[in-house]
Amino acid sequence: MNKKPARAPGETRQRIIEAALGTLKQEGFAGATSRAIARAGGFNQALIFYHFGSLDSLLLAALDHTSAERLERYRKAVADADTAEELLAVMTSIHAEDRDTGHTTVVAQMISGSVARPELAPEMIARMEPWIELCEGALAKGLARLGVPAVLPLRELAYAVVTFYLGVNLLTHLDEDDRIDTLFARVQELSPVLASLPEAFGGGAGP
Amino acid sequence: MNKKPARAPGETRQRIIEAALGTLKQEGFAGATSRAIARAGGFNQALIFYHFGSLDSLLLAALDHTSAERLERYRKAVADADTAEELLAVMTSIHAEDRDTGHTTVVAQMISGSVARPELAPEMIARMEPWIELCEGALAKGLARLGVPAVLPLRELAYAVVTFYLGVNLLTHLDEDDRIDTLFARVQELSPVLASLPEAFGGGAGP
Amino acid sequence: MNKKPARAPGETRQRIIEAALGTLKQEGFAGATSRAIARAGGFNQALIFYHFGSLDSLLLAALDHTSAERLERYRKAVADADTAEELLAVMTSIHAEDRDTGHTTVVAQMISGSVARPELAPEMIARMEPWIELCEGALAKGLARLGVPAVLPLRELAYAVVTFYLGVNLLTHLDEDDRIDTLFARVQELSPVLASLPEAFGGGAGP
Amino acid sequence: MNKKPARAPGETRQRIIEAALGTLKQEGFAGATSRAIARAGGFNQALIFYHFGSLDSLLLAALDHTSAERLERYRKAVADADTAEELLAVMTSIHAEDRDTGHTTVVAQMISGSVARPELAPEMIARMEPWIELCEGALAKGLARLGVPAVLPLRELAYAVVTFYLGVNLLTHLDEDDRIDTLFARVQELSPVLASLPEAFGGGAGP
DNA sequence: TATGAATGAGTTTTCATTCAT
DNA sequence: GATGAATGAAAACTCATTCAT
Repeated sequence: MNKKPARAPGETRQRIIEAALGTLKQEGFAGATSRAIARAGGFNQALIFYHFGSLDSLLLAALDHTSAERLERYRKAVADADTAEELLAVMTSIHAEDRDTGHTTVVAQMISGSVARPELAPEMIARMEPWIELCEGALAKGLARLGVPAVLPLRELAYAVVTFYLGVNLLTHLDEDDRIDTLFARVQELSPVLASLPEAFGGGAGP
Repeated sequence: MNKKPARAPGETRQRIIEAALGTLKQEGFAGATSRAIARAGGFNQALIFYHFGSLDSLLLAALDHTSAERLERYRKAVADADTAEELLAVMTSIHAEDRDTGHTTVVAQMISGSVARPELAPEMIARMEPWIELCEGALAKGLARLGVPAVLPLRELAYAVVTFYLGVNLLTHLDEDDRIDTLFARVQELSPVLASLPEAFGGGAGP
Repeated sequence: MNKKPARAPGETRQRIIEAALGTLKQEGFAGATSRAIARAGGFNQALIFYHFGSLDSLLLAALDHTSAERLERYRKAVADADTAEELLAVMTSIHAEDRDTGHTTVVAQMISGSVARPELAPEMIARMEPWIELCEGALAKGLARLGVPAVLPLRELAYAVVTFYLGVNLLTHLDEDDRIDTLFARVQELSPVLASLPEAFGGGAGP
Repeated sequence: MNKKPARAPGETRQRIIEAALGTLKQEGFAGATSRAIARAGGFNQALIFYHFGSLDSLLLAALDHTSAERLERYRKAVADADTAEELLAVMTSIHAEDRDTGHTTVVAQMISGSVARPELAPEMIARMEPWIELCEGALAKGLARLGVPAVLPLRELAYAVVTFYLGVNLLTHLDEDDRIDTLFARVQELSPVLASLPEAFGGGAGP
């Protein structure tokens, strides 16, 4: 005689996480209140605390949820790409998708929100690490393919790339003229130049 | 019943703006409430509304305040720098200062806050413009000095630089290992390389 | 952290409505603030918004609450009264009660408050309608009993009566000398005159 | 070297009173705050307290201002009207004007506001008196003209008329269909009937 | 699991009023 | 006379969170 027709275990958690992500995307960190999330998902506010203990925990869980998914795809893309050109192409398309799904906004909002909620800061730092590593790997592979001697400080370069990526995320919602899209397009136009670089470095590299 | 015995005109406005900036830096956008700002500045909450009409207006006024000051200094630096190397050096030091004074955090917080408060979005877009222009000018000057042919899409490049800068600002408060500082340092190390570029381009530019 | 150990469902809503009515009576529309109501009822301010969403909604709900009850009784009185005299007598006594319970003040305050809060105006207009109808019916019945030919504009007459009634309500709280009571008493004294009217009209009416 | 070009004495008082009346009409009692009035009149809030000491005093002064003017005109109309018909006609037209200028709203708002602000109650009672007296005089004159024997309780009748008038005022702003206008028109249509009454009473009255 | 009810402290903003100039 | 600045209290409403059921 229960009204709600019994849910699969974990299903509710999932619903809550998705509502949290949706709210984070549309209302930002400051607008991602427990009420707003519950309203977005059509469930009771108290469920958030029952399942996650606190708003912060839910927010982190939601971030982890998208991030895990995205990270996996980026990793695969890096592994599959054979040339620097391909790498660039795949990255561009994944980013476009991330932007459209709002993933980018979620990341930027959580990071900026960690100023207001210092408890989140260490969590965010930890969550950045795998991305930096992924990026470092991609850079190593891409530069090797291009025949660039392995003398560059890859780790720092990776950090710079992630930093730029966060800037992109932060601007996404302001980006009326799709200037960031243009940016990516421009970089892709350079692909032929990149492709010709190995010669410039006087000899093939790669396996 | 004003206890405080008369102030110089504009002084209170200034006090409020400074309190707003301080709060924005330390508590972030979500923490920059009228109460928090009044507490930080040691004045009555109602003063914010008396002088600025709304929290949003105050926040924008505060942003304008720092930005005007910073923009001026960056402009001067760009104008004064004779070589690309110098330009880089000055930029690095100004950024270090901005980071220390918290200006960078203010900018990033206001932009990310504009997701939660959409009315702010157009204001932020407008406020980015002079920075993009400044950057475009600096790039034009720097690249000319380096003898790079003027074929690059400067405007887009400038947008990319500003984007990166925002990423930097966003990360500032998380940057436990001063990795961003390291980044800047590394770029500066490249100065000699840059200096040698004009030759590479086969012909002198600059004086 | 609810200290109060669970209440019957709807009970709290009821408590809030009663507190709202009490405050409306004693403090008027301008004094019926959420705080004042909460104080009067001894409950948390936030409960008002939890149960009714907004102050206006609560105020309307409160008005509906009294009105429904009163309307029912007036209707019954009209239906039960056999002569114009009886009708008058019953109306007088119900009004006396309404005045003592403060219902009259509530109505007048809500109507006058709808100047300051224009959103309330259409609600008030809608809520007047059943009263006008009731009044029209009573007039039709009463005049028929008196043998008055059915040529009078009953609808307009009903509106006039309701208007007068609102004037009465508005003055209730100022009515130091019970002049309105005297008014009703005087009208009742005229009953014998009314009773003799049918003859004046030259013949019986009614079945 | 004062910016404001020196005003005639009393002029400012007048401006404030007019602003208060305007606000009372459009925003109602609850909306007639010192800020709203100052905004409406384009002067400094503090002026209200300088000239009137308190909001309440200003509101009463404003009420007195319109009332004095209106009372004078009604008195004149009563004095000038020779027949009951004329009296009715003049009353109708003055009321139409009062409604259009908003005077009626001011009166109703002040009375209903005196629930929230009990200090105003005795003031309002006192201010009703001359109207009741005027009404009593008009009734005496009108009924005499009609040849009605002077046995009716005129004072009470006058109170009833004023009460009805307040109901009218209260409803003015809700009166979408101009039903009150229709009411007045209907009463005027009855004039010929009234004119024939003296005969009915079997003997001449009047001059 | 889930929820409706409840709460104290918070939010932005406005209140009437005062006072030095 | 007039004003800009200031203030404590209060306005409506929302916050994250808790708890009995």
